[in-house]
Amino acid sequence: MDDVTAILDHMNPAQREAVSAPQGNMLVLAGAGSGKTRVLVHRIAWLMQAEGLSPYAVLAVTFTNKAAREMRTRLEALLGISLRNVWVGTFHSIAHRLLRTHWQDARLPQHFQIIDSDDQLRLVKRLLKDHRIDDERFPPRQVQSFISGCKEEGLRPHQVDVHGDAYLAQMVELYERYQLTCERGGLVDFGELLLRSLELLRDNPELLAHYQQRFGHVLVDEFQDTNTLQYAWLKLLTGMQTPMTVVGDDDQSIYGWRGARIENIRRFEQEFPGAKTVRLEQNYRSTSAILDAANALIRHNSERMGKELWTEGARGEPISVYSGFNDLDEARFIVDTIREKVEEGTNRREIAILYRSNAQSRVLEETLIRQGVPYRIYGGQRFYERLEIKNALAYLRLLLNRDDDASLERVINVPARGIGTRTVEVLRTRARQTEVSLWQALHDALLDASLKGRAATSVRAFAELIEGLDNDTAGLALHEIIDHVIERSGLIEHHRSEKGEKGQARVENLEELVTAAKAFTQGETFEPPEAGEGAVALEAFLSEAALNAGDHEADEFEDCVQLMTLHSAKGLEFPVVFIAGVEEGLFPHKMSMEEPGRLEEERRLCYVGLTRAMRKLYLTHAELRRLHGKETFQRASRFLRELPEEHLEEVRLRGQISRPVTAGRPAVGLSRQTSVDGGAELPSLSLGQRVSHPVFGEGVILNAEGEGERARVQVSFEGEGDKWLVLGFAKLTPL
DNA sequence: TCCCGATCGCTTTTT
DNA sequence: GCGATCGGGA
Repeated sequence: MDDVTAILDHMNPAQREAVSAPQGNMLVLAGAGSGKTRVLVHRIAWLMQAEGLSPYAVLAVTFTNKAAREMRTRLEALLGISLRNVWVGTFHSIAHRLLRTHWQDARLPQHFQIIDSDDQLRLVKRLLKDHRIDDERFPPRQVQSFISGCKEEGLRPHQVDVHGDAYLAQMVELYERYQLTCERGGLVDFGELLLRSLELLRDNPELLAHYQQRFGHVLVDEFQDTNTLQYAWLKLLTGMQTPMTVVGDDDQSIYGWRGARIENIRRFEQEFPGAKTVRLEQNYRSTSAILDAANALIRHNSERMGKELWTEGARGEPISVYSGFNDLDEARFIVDTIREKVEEGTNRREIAILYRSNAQSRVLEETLIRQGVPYRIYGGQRFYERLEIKNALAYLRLLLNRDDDASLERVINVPARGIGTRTVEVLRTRARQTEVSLWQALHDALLDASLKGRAATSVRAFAELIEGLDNDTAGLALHEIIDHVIERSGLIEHHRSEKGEKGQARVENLEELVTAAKAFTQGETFEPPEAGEGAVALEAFLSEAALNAGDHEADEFEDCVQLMTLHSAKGLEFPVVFIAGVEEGLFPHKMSMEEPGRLEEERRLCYVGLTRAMRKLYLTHAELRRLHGKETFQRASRFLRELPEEHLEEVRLRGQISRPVTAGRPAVGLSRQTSVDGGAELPSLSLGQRVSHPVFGEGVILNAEGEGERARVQVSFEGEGDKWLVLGFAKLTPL
C-alpha cells in the first residue's frame, strides 16, 4: 500500500476517526455489527504505516483463539505480509508465551504443563478425598470455582480475607493445598497462566521494563469481558504509559458470571490518562426495525455508556412474535417456518435458532429430525476434550514429566491392567506421607516390597511400559511418537474392543490425533513457536492442545440450520434468526431475575440475540413448557413488552387465524368442545365470564381464538396479569 | 472389574 | 426428563 490513506477508504467518519487517531489511549465503543474487527485491523495497519510502529511493537489481545486467528488473517491480507512473529493472541496464549520464555524467573519447571478445567476438577476431587473432606459441604465444583475465582481476582491464598469465617478458611486451605499439588506436578491452570505471568512481570523490574519498552501499542478486543486479573495485567504491562486501543461494547457484556467486570470498560476514560472515546453506531447488519427494537430494549438498562444503533438501510419486515401453546407447538412453528423459508430459497445455514439454555435444544432437535431438516448444534464436546484424547495426552505428558500425578492417575489403569483403586490408594497415601510424586512413590513401593503379588507385578509392568515408551520414541517425529504411544499403551486396542459405535468413533479420534500432530509440525493448522523435533515438539503440541481445544464448528459442507445458545451466538450473524423460549423464568432466567444487576445482564443477552439478525427476526414463547420433567405454565418475557409494538407482528399458524371475537357474543368454538382425551366436555365459556384456575386463581375471560384442541382463551387474572391458556390443557372452571 | 439401578440436580462458557 | 455420579452386588 503506497498511500496510507488507502487504509481509510470505504470507512464511515467514526470508523475513520478510530483508525486514524494519533497514538494515545482510546476506547472504541463498537456497537453490534458496526465493523469492529475491521476497525481494529485497520487501526493496526494505520499505526504501522502512518505512525511508523514496528510490527514487533504491536501487542493485540483477544479472548478466543478464533478471534485471534481472524485478526491475524485479516491483517495479513490487508498488509500483504506474513505476521508470524507478531504478538497477536489470547490473554492466555500470550501469558503462556511469557512463562515459557522466562520459566526460570517465573519459578516454573521448564516443562510445565497446562491443565484444563476438567483436569483441575479431577485434581480438586482427589484433594478432597485425600484430606477426607466432606464433599457434600465442599462440592468439588464449588471448590474449583472458588480457586479460579480467587485467581481471577489476582489473589493468592494468603491474600484472601477470611474474616474469621471457618468455611472460607477451609476453602482457602484447599486452595493452598491445590496450589501445592500443582507446583509439585509442574502444572499450571488457566488462571495460573495469567496470575503467574502478572507476578513474573511485577517481581522482575528489568523484565517489565523490557516489555514495556518493546510494546509501542497495545490493542484489546472485547474489553467489556476483561476480569480483574486481566485488567491488572494490562495496566502493569502498559505501565499506564504505552498507549492502548481497547474495543468493546458495554451493552454486550454477558459474562459477568464468569468474572468479567463491566466496570473496566465503564471506567476506562477516567482511569487511562487522555483517553478518547469513539462510538461506532452505524450498523451494517440489520434492518432498522430490528435495530429500533434492540435500541428500545437496551434503553431499559441503567448505567449505560450510551449508544444508539442506526442504519442507512431499510426498515425491513416487522419482528414476528409467536405464542405457542406448549414447547412442542413452538418447535413446530419454528420448523414449519424454516421449511417455508428454505422453499423460498433461503439457505439453511442462513437460519439460526437461539435459546437461553441448552436443555431447550432437545425438543427443537426432535422436531427438526422428524421433519427431516438438517441442523447442527454449536457447542458440543471439543476434540481435545474427548475422553480418549485426554487419555492419550496423559500418556504423552508422562513422557515429558513423570511427576505429573494427575496424568499418572488418569492412565495408570487405562486400559485396565489390574491396578485397582486399592493399589492406587496405597501409592497415594505413600506419596502424601513421604511428600513425593506418585511416580516416585510407586518406585519406592516396588523397592521396599510394600506392594506384593499381583499388584506389584502390574505396577512394575506399568512403570516399565512408560519407560519403554520413552526409550522407544526417542528421536521420533511427533506424530510417530503419538502413534507409538497409542498402540503400545493399548489405548487403541482398548477402544477397538469397546462395544457399539462409540468405540469405533474413539479409535477414529485417536487416529485423528496422529493426523493432527502431523499437521501441527508442518505448521498447517497451528503456528508452532518453534516446533522442533521430539520432546520440544511434544511440549508445544500439548500446550497447544490445552490452550486451543479445537473449535466445535463442524464441517461447513452440509447446509444446516444452526442451533446454539444466545451466549455462543455472540459475534455471529444470520439472515434469519429465531429466539425461542422468550419467557419469564427462562429468559430472563429465574436464577438471574432477582438481582437488578443480573437482570440487566440478561437484557444485554437479549440485546445480543436481537442484533444477530440481519433480515428477519422471530421471537417465540410457549404458555406451557416441560421443565425438569414437569409441565410448567410460562408467562411471556418482560423483554417482549419492552420492544416497540410498531415493529412487532403476532403470527399464528396458517389456518389458525381467528377473527377477534366480538365482546358479548359467545366465542366461536368455545362451547361444547371436547377435551384432548375425548372424554369430558369443556366448560361452556364466554367473553367476560369469570373463571377459576388451579394455579392462577380467579380471572375474567378477555379474548378467545382457535378451535378444538388448540382453542385458547385470554384470561385476566387478579395479580397474575393476562394469560393465554389452552382450553385442552388449562383446568378452567366457570364461576 | 464392571455393570446396573437409584439418586440428584438442573443457566450461560473460554482459556 | 435426562445425564452424571455413586454405591452395591455379581
